[in-house]
Amino acid sequence: MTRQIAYDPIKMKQDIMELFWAQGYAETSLVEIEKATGLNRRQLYNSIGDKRSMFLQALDDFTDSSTRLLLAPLESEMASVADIEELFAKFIEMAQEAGGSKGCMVCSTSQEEIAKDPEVANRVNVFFERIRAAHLNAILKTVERGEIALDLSDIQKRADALLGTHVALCILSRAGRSTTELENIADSAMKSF
Amino acid sequence: MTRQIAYDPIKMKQDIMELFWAQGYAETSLVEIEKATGLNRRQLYNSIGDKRSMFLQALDDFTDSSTRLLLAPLESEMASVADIEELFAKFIEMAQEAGGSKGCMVCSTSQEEIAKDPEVANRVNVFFERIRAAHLNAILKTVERGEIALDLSDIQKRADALLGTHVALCILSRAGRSTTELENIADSAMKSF
DNA sequence: ACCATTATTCACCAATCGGTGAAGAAAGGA
DNA sequence: TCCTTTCTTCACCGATTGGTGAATAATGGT
Repeated sequence: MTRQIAYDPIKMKQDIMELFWAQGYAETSLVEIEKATGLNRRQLYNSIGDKRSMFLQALDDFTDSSTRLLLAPLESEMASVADIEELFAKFIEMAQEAGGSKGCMVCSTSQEEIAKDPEVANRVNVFFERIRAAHLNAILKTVERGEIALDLSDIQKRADALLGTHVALCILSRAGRSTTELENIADSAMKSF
Repeated sequence: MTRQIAYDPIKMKQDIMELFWAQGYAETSLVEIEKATGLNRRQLYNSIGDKRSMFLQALDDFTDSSTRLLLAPLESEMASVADIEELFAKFIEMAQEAGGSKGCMVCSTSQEEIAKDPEVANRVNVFFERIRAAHLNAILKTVERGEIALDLSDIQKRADALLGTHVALCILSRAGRSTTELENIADSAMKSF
């Protein structure tokens, strides 16, 4: 009845996400998005909307895939502090890959002007909160199994501290700092368990 | 013999630094710099050079004043781990001020595209190294006075960890996270001393 | 074969970007 | 007073920015 789109919208969104992740909102132009996706801006506009809408979508795609690929173990019922250690190890492993790490899209976005946009700010804070909650869950489940002993106040404080470590690893890996430095930061955070 | 400039070059540089600090390199236009300084781009260009030169100058001005105002106690011969605690307390205090914290210009710059510029990358890494060295010095001096006992390997690892805490506080304060969260991150880092 | 609907293509827009040429204005020694 | 030097002012440049109007092309039910 009607003409159908000739491209894969999932691939399109992923291409956009990875470009925004690599370059940030302000430093990514529509021309670059056109090149990365192979689509022209009219197609992009009809499909998602303006640049800001593309970025909001990219943020959602990032948090989804990042949660699925990295944070999920910490959110599980079987989570333990060992999962936190493994997460940090993955960060360090990824930082060693060719081209270096792009860090965390949410962490770098939080430092940009666009972070003042209410809908962006909301997504950033929700994801930070989710990271904190994931670490808290991993500690809590470990405590509940009797593997370590901590009261709730301690658990909450440690979850905040682990969010700090999490963010530091993301920022410093994108900044291209050395592997040993990242390792020492991660090790220090895990030492108290 | 020749006409003299009618403005204060120190105020000009400070205005530029604060604007770049607040908005980053890519998101600051010459028009905004003109407004912030009260000078037109021709004056700016004749005095400092192009936008990139202005930014390099701003980075130097930031690291200078930031070192003088915040890092100096940790670099002194009388430095101790208490100075680290006080530095973190200052970060948290500044985050509570009206308008929130702008964080650290070097930390946020490290996530920008301009950080790939060799001269920018060099300044960023030198400052990260200086932060690390300052924390290391504070621990080392405390150990040398016999107040705590740590071997050199431990001292280095802890210096890396404190750089991580330092960066996390800068990033998360700019991101507008809660005071208690920042406090928990700082407290956790100091707990091991 | 026709038609309504939606996708694609292409050209175009005003606004802003960083940067510059050149004329005019101050300064102070000669 | 003149003259050389440097600063200031103003207008301007081509390139790029995000976004859009409108013609054209495909789709599949009727």
